[in-house]
Amino acid sequence: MARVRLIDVAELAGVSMKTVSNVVHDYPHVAPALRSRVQSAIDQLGYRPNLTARRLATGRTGMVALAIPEIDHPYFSELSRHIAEEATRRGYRVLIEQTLSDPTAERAVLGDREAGLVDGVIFHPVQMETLDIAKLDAGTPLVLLGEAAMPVMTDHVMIDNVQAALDATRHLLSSGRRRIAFLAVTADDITGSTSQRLLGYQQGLLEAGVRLDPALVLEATEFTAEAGVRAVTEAIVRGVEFDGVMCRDDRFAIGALKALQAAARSVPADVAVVGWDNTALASYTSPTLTSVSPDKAAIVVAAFDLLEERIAGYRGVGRHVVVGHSLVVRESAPGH
Amino acid sequence: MARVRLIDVAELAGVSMKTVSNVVHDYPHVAPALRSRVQSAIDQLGYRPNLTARRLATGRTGMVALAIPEIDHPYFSELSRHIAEEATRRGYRVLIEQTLSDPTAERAVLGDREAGLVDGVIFHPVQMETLDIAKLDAGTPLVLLGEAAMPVMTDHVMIDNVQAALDATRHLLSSGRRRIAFLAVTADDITGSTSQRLLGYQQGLLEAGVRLDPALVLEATEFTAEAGVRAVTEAIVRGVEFDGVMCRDDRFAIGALKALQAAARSVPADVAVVGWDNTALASYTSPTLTSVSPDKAAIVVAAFDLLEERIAGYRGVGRHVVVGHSLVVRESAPGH
DNA sequence: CTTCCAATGTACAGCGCTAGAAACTTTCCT
DNA sequence: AGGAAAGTTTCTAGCGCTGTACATTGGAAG
Repeated sequence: MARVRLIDVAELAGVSMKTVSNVVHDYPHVAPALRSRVQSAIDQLGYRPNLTARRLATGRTGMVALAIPEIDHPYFSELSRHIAEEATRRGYRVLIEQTLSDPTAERAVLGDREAGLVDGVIFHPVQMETLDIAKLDAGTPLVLLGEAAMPVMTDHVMIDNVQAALDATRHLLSSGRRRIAFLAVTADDITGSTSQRLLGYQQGLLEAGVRLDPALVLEATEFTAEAGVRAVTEAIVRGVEFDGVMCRDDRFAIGALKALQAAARSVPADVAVVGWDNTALASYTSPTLTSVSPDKAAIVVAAFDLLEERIAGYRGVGRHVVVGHSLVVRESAPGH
Repeated sequence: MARVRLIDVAELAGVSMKTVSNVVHDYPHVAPALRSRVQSAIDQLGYRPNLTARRLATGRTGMVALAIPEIDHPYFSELSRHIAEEATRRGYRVLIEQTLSDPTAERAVLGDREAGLVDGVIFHPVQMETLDIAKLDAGTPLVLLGEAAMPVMTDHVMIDNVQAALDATRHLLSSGRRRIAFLAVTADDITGSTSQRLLGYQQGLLEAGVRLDPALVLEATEFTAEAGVRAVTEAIVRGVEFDGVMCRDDRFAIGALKALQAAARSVPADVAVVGWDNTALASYTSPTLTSVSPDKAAIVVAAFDLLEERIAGYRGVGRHVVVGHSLVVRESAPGH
């Protein structure tokens, strides 16, 4: 069966296309009798407006692209859920663009790929830097997430990573920990998130009068739980002593828990562990994980607010919105 | 700046729109000199084809919708990743449709929502039943995932749940377990997955000559780790004895591990635990989780194969493809 | 020196819908 | 009753691109 078009309905109902369109759009000035006649023609034919055609005519697509490195990373999948729900609430659909942290894919997000396809893009870059983005930004409304890049003209939503790391470090210090490891820095991490978290960690130690020990800043090969296990295990083998671990994300924290368990160190009695992102994983572990919790719902709302202003025509300089965070205290690093 | 259109490029290059279009599409019969002249006009103007317009003209959207209950459920987020990668490989983009297991949202997926928007839909229903889907299917190519529904005319990809549950049960039996609990049935579960897994479990016990004990089929209020904790804890409190737990998904298995740990039962020494889905969670727990592993990559490939045949015009009866599964053995239920 | 054909380029009619202007009706007021 | 205002419906020009039908050209073949 061929698709039913507006004009088919119009012919059946004996009216013009515009009148059918008015009925479809609930335009107020349609006589009740006509309205019901048109409506029954719509029902009879099973008419569904062709959204692509509507888009071409209106110029609005009703879609936003969400470009993230990995859809199955717990943080991003939870963020995606918020995005999907907020998008539905605001009448958008979500196109997923998985970059896998690949520079080419990231560039493509901003380049030709979204031409006329979406009304806006929410993008969490990993590899692209500020200048790259500024150069490629093609005019499609864009909101950046995370800390990797912040071009002057582009809107941006983030949490205060330094402050959050400071909060977490103070929490560990306040429970009496003094030898706190940082898990972990990686060689190719240019995102800036890690260095900000490291900064907050160092700041916390300094303000408590604790000497910084480079041996406590662990190195990992990649962002996985397994790499976290290896980093902590090696530190233990090397004889590094520590009574707390501040992790840059929950998966590292899970690695830390595993490594400590394997080394027969008790958590939190011997070593306290703090994660980051407060993903569902944090409540799945035993002991459950104390974790820095970025306000994901607020991130998403702020991102959509900025995006919709851009879509509505705002052309000014980039706004940089900092949303809240908290520390969710669980078993791995209880209060003192 | 207004968008650059095909006709703008054509005017600058002094050729027809169609010639520009031919250059854009790498149509072979364009003279090299002309081609480079057009190309430089494209570059000079920064022309990007408007995909919406192309869609309207060609009738193909290059998009598929993925309709799943929860994007942040580990199984679905891992599945989504496979979908996103396979879609990229085949030249599609993915529109995410989160149903939250809501019947209205599920109905909307098949009804008006995707009209002309996507070339096909990959849908994992939870609430909709066979007849519902058959009634609403509007002609957009559709592939169903999971066990909830299988209308005669609709393509469908699944694993052999009964066999997989049988495999898992045999594994537990072969390591000497005889009192194996099933975690869990829920009141409102109409998906059929659970009952098939339960069937395989029972079949495994019967063929080993183990008497079925209804007390071992636990009940949970919902599909969460917490509900799993409660179900297992209550069983222990009721004095139900068991030395194995066969879980319908990994999150229940995590609940089981937590409940057993709280009750000072050792895993796997006292109780062996098998999960289902083999999500990343299975390697995050301690002990790590033995888990039934549906071949997610194969599911996705099969789904796209079927979908593309439908897109290409196949109109026959539904094909029902069963893809492989395996049991990934880890610490929670080691081999004998 | 025609004839034919392949290679190359152009013209233009849609794809299905929207939205503003124009046309026609009815209602209301004086 | 006359006319303006308000309400209702039609007409139609696009939105930007594609694909078909057709025009043109330069050789190769007969």
